[in-house]
Amino acid sequence: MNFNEIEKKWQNYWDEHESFKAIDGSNKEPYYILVEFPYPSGAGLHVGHVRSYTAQDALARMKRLQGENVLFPMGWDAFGAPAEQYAIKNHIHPKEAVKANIHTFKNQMKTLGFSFDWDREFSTTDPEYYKWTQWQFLQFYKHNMAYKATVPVNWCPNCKTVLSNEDAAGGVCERCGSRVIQKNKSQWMLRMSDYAEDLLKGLDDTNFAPKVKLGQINWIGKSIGAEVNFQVDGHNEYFTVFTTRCDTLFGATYCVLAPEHKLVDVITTEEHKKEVDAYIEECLHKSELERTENKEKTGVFTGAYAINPVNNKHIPIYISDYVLSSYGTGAIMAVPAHDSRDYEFAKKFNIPIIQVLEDTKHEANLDVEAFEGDGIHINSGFLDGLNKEEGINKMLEYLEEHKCGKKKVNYKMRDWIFSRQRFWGEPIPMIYCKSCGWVPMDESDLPLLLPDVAEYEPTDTGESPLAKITDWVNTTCPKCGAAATRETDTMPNWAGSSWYFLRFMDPHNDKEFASMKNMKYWNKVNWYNGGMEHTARHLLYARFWVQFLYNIGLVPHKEMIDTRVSHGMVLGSDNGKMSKSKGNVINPDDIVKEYGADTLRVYEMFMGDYEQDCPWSTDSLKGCKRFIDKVIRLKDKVIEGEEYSKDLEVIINKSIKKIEYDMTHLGYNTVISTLMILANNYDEKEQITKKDYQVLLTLLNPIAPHITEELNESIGYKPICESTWPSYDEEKTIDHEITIGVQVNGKLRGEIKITKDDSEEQIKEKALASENVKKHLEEKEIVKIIVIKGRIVNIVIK
RNA sequence: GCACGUGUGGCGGAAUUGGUAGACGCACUAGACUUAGGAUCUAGCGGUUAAUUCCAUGGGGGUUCGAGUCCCUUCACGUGCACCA
Repeated sequence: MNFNEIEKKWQNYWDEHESFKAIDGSNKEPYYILVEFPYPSGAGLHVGHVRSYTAQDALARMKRLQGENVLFPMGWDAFGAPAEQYAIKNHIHPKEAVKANIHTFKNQMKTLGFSFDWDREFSTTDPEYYKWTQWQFLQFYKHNMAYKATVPVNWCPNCKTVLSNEDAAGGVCERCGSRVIQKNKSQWMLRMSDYAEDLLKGLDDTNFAPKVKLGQINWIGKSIGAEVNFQVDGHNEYFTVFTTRCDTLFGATYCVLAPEHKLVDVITTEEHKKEVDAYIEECLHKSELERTENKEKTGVFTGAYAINPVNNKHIPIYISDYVLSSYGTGAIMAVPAHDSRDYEFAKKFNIPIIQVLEDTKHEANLDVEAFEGDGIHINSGFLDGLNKEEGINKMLEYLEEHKCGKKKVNYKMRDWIFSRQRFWGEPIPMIYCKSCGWVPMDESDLPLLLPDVAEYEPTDTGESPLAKITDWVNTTCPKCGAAATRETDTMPNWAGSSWYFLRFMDPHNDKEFASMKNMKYWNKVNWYNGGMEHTARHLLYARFWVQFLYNIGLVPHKEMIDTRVSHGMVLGSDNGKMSKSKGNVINPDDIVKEYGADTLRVYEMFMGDYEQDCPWSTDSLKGCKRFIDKVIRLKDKVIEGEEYSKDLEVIINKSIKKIEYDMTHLGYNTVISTLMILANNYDEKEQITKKDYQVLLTLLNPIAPHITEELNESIGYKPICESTWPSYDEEKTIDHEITIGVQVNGKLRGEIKITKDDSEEQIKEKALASENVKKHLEEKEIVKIIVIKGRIVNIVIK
């Protein structure tokens, strides 16, 4: 039997019969399974893709057999740096490179037999798609959710390009290894921080795995605290600090402003000016890396003093880069006795340290380190004797009463920097007019196409390559008709992937990004699978995007993704990440050619815990080939019969139940072991009925769809994909007779056979009669006998 | 540093609510059938012992009739965020 031929045959059958078409508005129950659509990179499909796609494919196939209307789509996330770099390197237009890569990916997916509904395929780079990404950007703009601001970005001086934070991890350019520098650039921003609280609350309406929710929560980074205003001595000025411990205000012995703080210039005294300016200059020249890698605190005194609002003490104001301008208010009150960073700084600059929390457990010695634990307030005036919570509440009352502070919630999450100085992204549909300022394009003029020229390499100026294409840049103002220029930055790669799952619900719509009718029918993404690396940012961006669309009435739910699961990576057989340089890459095409798609699929499901990383093993793969061969061989035992064999009835019913459960609980590896056990049971028999065989084939079909269809056809049944999933009878999942263990004082001393009708008394009798158990009971007093039905007997003796 | 995750045979990994630890598979050993086997079958396979004897789920302690599973503590590895006030 030639598996490659069989696979081709069934793949053609499914194509011709549109076996996996999802029907909008069907009476069947809708079920939407989504896998993260890939970057069609030049390297082709990775065995890691095969793992997650097979898992979701199996779920989709099972759900279809169970009578549900399954939406299981596939598309391409083809904008972004990798595609652009590939194009630059190979000197072809990214559009062409993407086209070729998509072709490769799609063919590979076809040979693996994934049951995608290919009618819904699109790429984020299709004008018909990015038209709507642009349209949605305009909605953000029109609802005052998009604005232009000058912010620091990561800039690689060698590659002459802006890098994302991910590409610039550790302050080093991922591609060339150069030091990344900070550059101020004018950028489009989305007001994502306005949604911080809603993004947090919305998690309650999802079924994300706890660790996924936690990732979202951490990223949003909510902290509840207070703002406190400090008057500057001798100035009619004050500054505000953010603190989570306003109750320690009596212990504040100095304040720190970030070097970028706008008050620095105003309050710095003449004799400190030189020093302060020098320090600020120094900070500006430091890269992000240098600013964080050197943990030794630096800073300078401004010469000015702040007035502590609770005791009117005058405390010095410093500037230091350990205070971040981007978090809170860019200014802090420092309580060196109870904060290790402030402690370090105070020690270095000889600033007094006042203890305001009692360290009853003597956890810290203030001569050496700060005490960061909890304690009762001391040296704190009206807070003395109170605990943390009482102290905070009392202090908040005081601050509000005296109008010098208030309760305040802060979030780490910032607004979304939405501009990229790249060619290969969605053009931002904004036009700059000298007299009207920024003007949005008319929606009717969308899509704003990327120009069709081959000038896509980075410029020396830090502008997008689009800036060089004057024909494209020069336009007229939609408002006044005067000469104007287009925005030349493009959108980040996260844009297109923030709403693609909505488009799959209505992919050919040319009137709207997706109709409300279709979105209401499909309801939500029931099951979304992706890599752990995307569970923080991509998911957050997508949720933000959806919540915004919901708020302007364009999608039916505030959360459009219900369950989110993530898979582990497939590692090389050396347990390291697969990479060309290590030579440990496995190409799925080679495996398909040599062992068949079904074997690869079975192996990838069987290889290990789905959520855990797992090394590749060709030996184990061969074991899966043997399993499939065994299933083929079982055909020789098949005799006529439309009933299950009596003695296989229980194992069959049990298997159906377990497989159904495991398939929906990420237990793919145990689905396979259940099937292996079932096949082994069949193998022990001389003969099995057609019905026995068919149920095995049907249960295995979602994971190994080709060979099971072929075998099923060969015994005269209609295709599995047109048939139904078997049901089980709960009654018949219980064995009549089972063997259980007998313990004496918790140690296993024997085994007994019991039937399901045995009473507790009968079980006790059998346990006491067991030979080895009797030996251990000699001359001992039985205290009690614990019988756990169907599990174990434990005899407690003295 | 903080947060989270993971530690079970030679290997990948099983073990609904605490209930026979090591399912299933790989690798390995011995044998059978074969011209041959990288096919198939049969038996074995955590360590230990005279012994269903004792020891074993990273280490130590605890709760329980009973702990891989719950609690405390400690170590190792992995991931994320990293001066977030």
